Amino acid sequence: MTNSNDIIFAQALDCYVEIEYTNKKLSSIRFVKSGEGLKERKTQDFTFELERYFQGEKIGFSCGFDISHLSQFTQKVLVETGKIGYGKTSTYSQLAKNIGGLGARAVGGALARNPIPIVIPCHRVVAKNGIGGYSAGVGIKTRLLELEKSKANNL
DNA sequence: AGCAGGTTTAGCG
DNA sequence: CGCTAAACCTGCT
Repeated sequence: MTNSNDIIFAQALDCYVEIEYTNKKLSSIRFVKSGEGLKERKTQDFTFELERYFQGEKIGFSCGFDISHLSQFTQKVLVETGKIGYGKTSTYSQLAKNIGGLGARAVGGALARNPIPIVIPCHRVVAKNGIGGYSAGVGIKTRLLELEKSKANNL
């Protein structure tokens, strides 16, 4: 199998984003704080889509990604999360209820295991009172929400 | 079996 | 209103 990764700089987040592909399919995304030696590198189509997203364009990602190694439950949560529209937010409990009355914490756990933020908009899932948590850092989450909120208003 | 995690809700001061 | 405590559910050791 072939592995490759692209890197883009997300100005809105003030950090780099590393995108990893396995067999030309998206396998993981991770945030890298501005470090030296990082150079942007764009080889896959999806990388450009993601770049446009960070520039504030409202685009949906429907590119193929592989989460088959995750548990059934986790996949369910991720899929459900993917249904949340641009600029909208949901809560852990709401999502839990949506899937079938399970624990909100379990949902949080599933999102924490989410290998690909953004594509699976885990940042749109917040706690009932306030912002929740975020594996990659709440700061990132907040900025993503701000980005989407400003664009959604300008609809 | 036990523990921890991106929560929630109820109870108390 | 803000804080603590107990309850929910899944994944990992």
